[in-house]
Amino acid sequence: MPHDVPDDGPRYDPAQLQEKWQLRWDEMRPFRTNDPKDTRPRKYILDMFPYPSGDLHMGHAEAFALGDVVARYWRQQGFNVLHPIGWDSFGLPAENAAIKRGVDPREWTYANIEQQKTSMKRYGVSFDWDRELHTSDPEYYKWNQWLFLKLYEKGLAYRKESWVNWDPVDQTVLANEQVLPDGTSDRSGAVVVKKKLTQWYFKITDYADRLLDDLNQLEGTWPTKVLAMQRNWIGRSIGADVDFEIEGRDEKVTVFTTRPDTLYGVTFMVVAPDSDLAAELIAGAPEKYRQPFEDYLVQVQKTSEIERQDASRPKTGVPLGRYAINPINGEVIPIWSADYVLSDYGHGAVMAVPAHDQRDLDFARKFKLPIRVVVDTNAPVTGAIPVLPINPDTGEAELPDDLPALDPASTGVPLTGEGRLINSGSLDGLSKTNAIKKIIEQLEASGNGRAAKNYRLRDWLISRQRFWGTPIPILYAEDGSLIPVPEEQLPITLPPTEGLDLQPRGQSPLGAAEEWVNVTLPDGSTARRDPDTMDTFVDSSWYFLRFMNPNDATQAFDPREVDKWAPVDQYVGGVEHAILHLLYARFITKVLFDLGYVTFTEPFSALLNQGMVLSGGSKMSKSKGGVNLGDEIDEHGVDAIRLTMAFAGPPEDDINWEDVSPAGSSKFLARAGRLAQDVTSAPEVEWKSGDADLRRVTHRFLAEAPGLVEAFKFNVVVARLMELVNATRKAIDSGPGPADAAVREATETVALALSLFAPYTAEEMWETLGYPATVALYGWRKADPTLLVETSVTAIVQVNGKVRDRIEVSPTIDPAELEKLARASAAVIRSIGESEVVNVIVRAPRLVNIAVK
RNA sequence: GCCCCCAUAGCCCAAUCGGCAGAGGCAGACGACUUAAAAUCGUCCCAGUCAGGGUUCGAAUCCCUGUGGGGGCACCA
Repeated sequence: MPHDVPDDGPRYDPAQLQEKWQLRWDEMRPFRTNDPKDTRPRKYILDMFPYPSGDLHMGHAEAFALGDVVARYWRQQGFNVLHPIGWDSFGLPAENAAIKRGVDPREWTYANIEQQKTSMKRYGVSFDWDRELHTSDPEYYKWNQWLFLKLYEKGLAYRKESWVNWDPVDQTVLANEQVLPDGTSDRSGAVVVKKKLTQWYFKITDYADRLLDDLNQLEGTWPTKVLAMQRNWIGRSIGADVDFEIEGRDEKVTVFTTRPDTLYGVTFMVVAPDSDLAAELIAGAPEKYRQPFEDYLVQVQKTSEIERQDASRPKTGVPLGRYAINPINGEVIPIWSADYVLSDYGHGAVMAVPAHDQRDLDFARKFKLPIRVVVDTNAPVTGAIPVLPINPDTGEAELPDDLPALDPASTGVPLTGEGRLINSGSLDGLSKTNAIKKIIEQLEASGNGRAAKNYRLRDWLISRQRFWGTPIPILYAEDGSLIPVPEEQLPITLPPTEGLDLQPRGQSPLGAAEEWVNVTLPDGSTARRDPDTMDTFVDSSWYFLRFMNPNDATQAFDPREVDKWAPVDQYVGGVEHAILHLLYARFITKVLFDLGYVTFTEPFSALLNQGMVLSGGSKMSKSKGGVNLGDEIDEHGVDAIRLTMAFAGPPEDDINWEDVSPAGSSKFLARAGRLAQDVTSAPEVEWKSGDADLRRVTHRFLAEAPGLVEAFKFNVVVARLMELVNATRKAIDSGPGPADAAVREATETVALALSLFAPYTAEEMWETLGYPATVALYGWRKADPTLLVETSVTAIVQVNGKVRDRIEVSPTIDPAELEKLARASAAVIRSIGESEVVNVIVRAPRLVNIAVK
């Protein structure tokens, strides 16, 4: 849009600044970190690397703006800051886009990377571009394969059969997200069924305890929300394993329970229909039970995951015609099969205690199974249930006469609270906690059970039947045996896509690449490569280590460099990765620690989750339209967008783009830039000669800003910076004038502070002020303590907590003196009136509170 | 159903330890400059902190209850 050329001096022109300084920075490359003689202390600041699905969007703009504030801040504080960038460039969206366009995923991906890189450079983020990496380069994914082999050697990578969602029309595996709520495929509309496939898993459950317990180390430096989500996800349950003998079977069946205290209340057992155990039990069952079970199993496998997880769905199940024996009392109980029991949690079987568990109760009521109460939750238990009324005379808890009958069989509500054990033999009278302790002792003594833990966390399924990922470095010999590819033969690179049909067919397209998949072994026999590729979360689980030496062809990472820089001092990224990526990276770090490759057990010492940028109250997406980053930058300039991101509010809060004002930011930046143009003194000017009032404002800012940045209160720093700009403007226009040393000092401080948020404007100001580039490498100035001393403070005088007077006093005033002054105040005397003074609180020099009656 | 977070001017947001409710911005009003407008500069306006209770000399801040909003997990035995 053409503007009239102003005749009153240069205007703020962000596009021109961006062009000018981007060229200069590209020449200078000021953020390189590879100087071995650099003696500055080190910091590793990392932004979660982007997925090149298109150009950068508003979400990237926020994340990278905030991460860059942190990186630039520590550089300014005298640190050698490693701030690298790379691309998480394998994955489904690229493959799908390539299929749609009929091109190689490589073409599409690397074109997007080029586009994002150009945008990122314009965005002025202070990256060390020499360390750029792409996970889809063979030079990178070679080391995914190396990592896989390391896990395989340690027994942490294994193959097993598991149930997956299967679209019978498209002949493909579906992600859970692709299954619609009605249980049909979002592509073909066919009813999704379960299919058993053999897949590779990483044994993350071996690390469950450490992943959970080490979260305590991150307390205070990671958002509490993320810590809570990770704990929740790992989901450790403490309880016991109990062994039940089965009539007509040699082997016992073990169940896991968190309520071993209710063992006397067990009235039946339930096994997961899709478990091996169910298959085995039904095989030995009387004939008449078999067909109903088979029918039920078919029905269960047709049930979609979403439907199955609906806890309000009526319970279903069939009896197996088999019986178990309760080890504590010898009771014979029937065994049922029902899909509310999961085959992959615990042992795939539960002891049902309908009186004290909602699911068991629902099932028992539906199928008319006995319900036996073994915990009296009406009974007062010492220190546990304070809900009973206290008799004021005796001070004792009282059972009301009209206490409602709590019979789960009739109410449908199980008794899950605290209580005293009943109908439980030697456990009678014990509290829940004590009963659990005692029953475990008894079970251990008799060899029928033991204390046990279980986790919600499942092993990490890493196989993907897709092309655009890291090939799994495993061969299958003719006899079916498994041969890990020797390390020196890595990388196994992806074949060309010519002649390959990338359409998902439930089997990896790589399986059809005959030349690629068939291998002749040294002994002349043949083998086939595993045609699957790895989950791309494998790529991102260790990429922060590859930045140490991204071009090293001899090792995944140099342990000495890792020792220098890692772990990451500050990780910045979206909360959408609160569980998966962060959990996987933590897991792989612990594995590498155990293998002796790294010396730390947590990869990210501190974590900042920025919020989302919303438009019209909802998340922006391509389909919904919303705000386009390129358009915003064209209209307001990079600096205004970056500043808006920092100023909008606390970084972890979402930003409603309609609530903030990039135009206001732009106006402020122009106002700041004008200060530099107005300064008439030379850089050599003597600070001490400057206006004392303005100097005090400047130095208070110098003292406050670092703490605010470190507390991530970027919005407050910007507000303080606006104050400083306003004070400087005033000093120029109606104070000591543009030649005053304090005006230069203040303006230089503005440029230094602005370099964190608006690098282009800051750089231009710095040059206008007579300094060589780049402002980003100048240090922060220390506040002069003599300028921070207040000459007088306003003391507040309250009567009964209400402000009645203010008095100017010396900051070092004696408390007794301050009280005397306060009591002498006319307003105070009037306020006290006839009342009696009962207490006087003096907090010299700020406050006096006189309590009267 | 379980767990976590939030609520301060019309709007976005500040308020180290419990101590003057307001730093900054947006929007709005007025003024200066201008032939006029834009830009710029300046001045002003605005809530008693979601509701109720408690602790305290004193509560936006701590505790309890409720309401409203957001998020996570969920047939995990």
